[in-house]
Amino acid sequence: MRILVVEDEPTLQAQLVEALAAAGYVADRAENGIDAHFLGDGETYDAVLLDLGLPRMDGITVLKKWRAAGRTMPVLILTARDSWHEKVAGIDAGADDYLAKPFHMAELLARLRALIRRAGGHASAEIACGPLVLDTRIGRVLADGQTLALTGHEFRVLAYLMHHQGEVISRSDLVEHIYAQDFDRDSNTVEVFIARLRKKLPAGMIETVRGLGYRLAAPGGPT
Amino acid sequence: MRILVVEDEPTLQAQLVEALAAAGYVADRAENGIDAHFLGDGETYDAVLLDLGLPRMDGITVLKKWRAAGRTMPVLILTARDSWHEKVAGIDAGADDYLAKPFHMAELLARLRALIRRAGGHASAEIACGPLVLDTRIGRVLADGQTLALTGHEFRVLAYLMHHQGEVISRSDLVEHIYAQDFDRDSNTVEVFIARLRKKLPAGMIETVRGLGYRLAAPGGPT
DNA sequence: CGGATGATGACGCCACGATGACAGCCGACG
DNA sequence: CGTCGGCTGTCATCGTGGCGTCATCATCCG
Repeated sequence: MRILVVEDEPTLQAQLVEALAAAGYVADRAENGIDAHFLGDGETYDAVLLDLGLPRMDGITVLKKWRAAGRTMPVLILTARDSWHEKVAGIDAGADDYLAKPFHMAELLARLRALIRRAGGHASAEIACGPLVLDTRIGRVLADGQTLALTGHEFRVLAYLMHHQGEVISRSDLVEHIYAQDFDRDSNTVEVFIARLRKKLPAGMIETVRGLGYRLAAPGGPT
Repeated sequence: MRILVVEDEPTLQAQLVEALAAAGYVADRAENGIDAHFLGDGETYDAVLLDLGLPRMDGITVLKKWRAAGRTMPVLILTARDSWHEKVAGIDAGADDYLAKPFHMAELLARLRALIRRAGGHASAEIACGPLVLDTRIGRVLADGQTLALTGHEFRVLAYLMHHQGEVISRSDLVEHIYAQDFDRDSNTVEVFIARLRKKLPAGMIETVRGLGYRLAAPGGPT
């Protein structure tokens, strides 16, 4: 999962990015409204953390522009305590959730998980697929009750597939959701990670759809 | 564990810091409300001892400001005997416990242990993790019933890990909770102490999570 | 049968972490 | 007041895991 963090205060930004990394996400950063708008418009994110008080372009404006351009990724707004009018404005502008500063990192992560989960149409914090269970709260995948020992990128690939199980996911989709901003797309890294995952997973879970991409499904399960 | 001591009377402050050091804690000091507020807001403490009668800013005010800013560390208020109204005000302001002067150092330490324990969600004064048992009352760690001969810093590292067993603890977390205020963070001391601890502990208890930190867990324990 | 697409084993780089050695500091003790 | 020994922080070195690349092999389809 790839997150855009829009926050002009460097300390908080660093804390956010670190916490996201610890939770298994990849994060891009923006320090001002212009950059934020550009990234959110051009790149692909699974969610956005958006501070409202930004240099160069206000957060609300950025959000409105994204929505007007048809961008639908979940947006979680961060702002100062007690500014309920900002909350109203944010929700009017198309925010999906709202968190007042100061907040606990754990709460932010919980809300973020909920947003991403809902965007994928999942109700529970645990996403299952055949023998696999992804526990989004602790960032682990269990296969038949056993924790899988996955590296960071392996986990991200698998988590993305599990969030979109049954769908065919193209290589470029995976690259966009797994790597931060600047990454050389001309390589076969995705194939390599799929291969590494297959070795660690029960056989037959990752299906190849020739010419299109991959699909995760329980063997013998829903097509 | 790192404690903030807010006390303007020099003799008592020195006694407190000394007693804390003997119990295995590291302490920062503040002599007035302004400094206290600044430290408690910017640094990371596992608990605060807060005298109420302070120069420059009243203790209650300091506490209220911390709470309003989202700081949740346990605070133990110290004040003169029989001023029950201060006790009420302190608890309203978000204090976790209250101790009237004069007090016995042993009682203060006991209450402090209880606060820190509860903040970590532990019920008992003894915290176990596999073959290890941390007795917070006497500041010792037993491995299979044998007392481990640990130096001050080794003990602090291990105690912090035991209080947060199962969680991944980053290097910066450890530094913040083990060293007093001013410490050069650009060094590999943490790695060194982890290595020294590993030599004294049963094998496999401290797990390295690459890029994130360390995790303490009983081998073969909770997945 | 041949071309294209994907799979996979092997390799090597790089950064992070582990660890042994050492030297400064400080307190204990004579 | 001097010496000794135990803690600690620093450094240099070594080991290793993660990851991207490549070459080769398998497979599918026209």
